[in-house]
Amino acid sequence: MAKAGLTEEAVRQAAIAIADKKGLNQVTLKAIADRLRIKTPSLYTYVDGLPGLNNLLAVYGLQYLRNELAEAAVGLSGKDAVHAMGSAYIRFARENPGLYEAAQWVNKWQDERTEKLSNEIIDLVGKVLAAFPQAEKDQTHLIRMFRSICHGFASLDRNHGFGMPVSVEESFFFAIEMMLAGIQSKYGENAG
Amino acid sequence: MAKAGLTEEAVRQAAIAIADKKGLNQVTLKAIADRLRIKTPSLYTYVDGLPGLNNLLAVYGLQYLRNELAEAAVGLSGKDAVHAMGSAYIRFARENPGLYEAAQWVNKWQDERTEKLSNEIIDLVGKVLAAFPQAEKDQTHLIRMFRSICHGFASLDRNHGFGMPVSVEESFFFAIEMMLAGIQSKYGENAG
DNA sequence: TGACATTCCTAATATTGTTAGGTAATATCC
DNA sequence: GGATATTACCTAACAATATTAGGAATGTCA
Repeated sequence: MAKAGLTEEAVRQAAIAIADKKGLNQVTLKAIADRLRIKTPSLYTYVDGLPGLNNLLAVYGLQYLRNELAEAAVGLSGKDAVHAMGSAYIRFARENPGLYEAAQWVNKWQDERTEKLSNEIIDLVGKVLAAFPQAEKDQTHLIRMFRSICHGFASLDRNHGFGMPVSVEESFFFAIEMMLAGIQSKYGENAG
Repeated sequence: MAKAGLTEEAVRQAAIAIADKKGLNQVTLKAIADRLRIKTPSLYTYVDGLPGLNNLLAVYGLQYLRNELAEAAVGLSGKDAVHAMGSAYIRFARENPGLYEAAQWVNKWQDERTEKLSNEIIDLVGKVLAAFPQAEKDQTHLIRMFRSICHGFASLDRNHGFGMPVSVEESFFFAIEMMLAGIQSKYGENAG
């Protein structure tokens, strides 16, 4: 019996490929094993069962998302940075649907890593929004608003919730613009 | 063997109870059957397997949500109507977590009924937002923005995505306020 | 009472996840 | 280079759930 020479990385990639193509609920140990040409129990060498696999995907997805968001805002500030980060978020969810779905399950597989990554993402968002004037008590509100818009668009888009023949990217840009315009009208025009 | 005298309604309610208490992925035919004191195969009298059950929940959830949204806006207009509808949305998702989750699966169990209900909800949202001045081309953008905020807040809230000790209701109110302020700053102050 | 439909059941099968333990290939140590 | 330990993968077996087939008990109505 020749050895396949697998790694946790290979298992993860197989899982992601299935998740992106057929949805996260189609990611079964059987499907992964078939794809890797091994038997199901062999996967337990690399992954702690199905829960462990899901946790793996959640952590990887959050890392990936955090890196994309951080990269998107490099060298930008004000409105540009906010738009760039938002666009990166939507793009990530669209290009990695399975991974994005897995990353949403953080609550279910909560451990230190996912909590830490979530906080890092919130910090990133907080930084690009800090350029706008705001009452201190509104800072959390604003971060939550931005995250909700991003996640809401990504989620509805992924679930085919947008039926009208209008560009989702344009709608998203509009939403960010309205959000920033609202802030500026509340706190003054010399912002961003 | 005494007959239980069940109905589709009873099966649905059992499924909802489990979904709300333990999450939608815990809604198995086995769990429902146990709760109703019958055997699993007996459920096939009322429901077309697990896919049929999920479809049932999605339809029921959308109907429920549509009714709540319609009721919330009765007798109100302008900003009040928008806030009321948004609050009703968040409240629905919080008080009926399992049903809300099921309603999000519309895409997976898409049939005429779910499509019709989705459109009805979008129409309701469109009506309360129509009171605000806007370019015709921005109407879809605005409806999408509102839906994304509602769904984003509801979803992150449900997944324990909001860790800060700040009221989610206040954050949501803030978000709607900023959205409306953004519109008004773009299209004029004599709105709402 | 007897034909019939309905409701619920048992029995059987398929799929998936999981554990236990074995075998063969590979790496390590003298 | 050979003994030994580790590793990678396997088969076997079992549990849980979904589903289908078909049977028995219950209720309805002429």
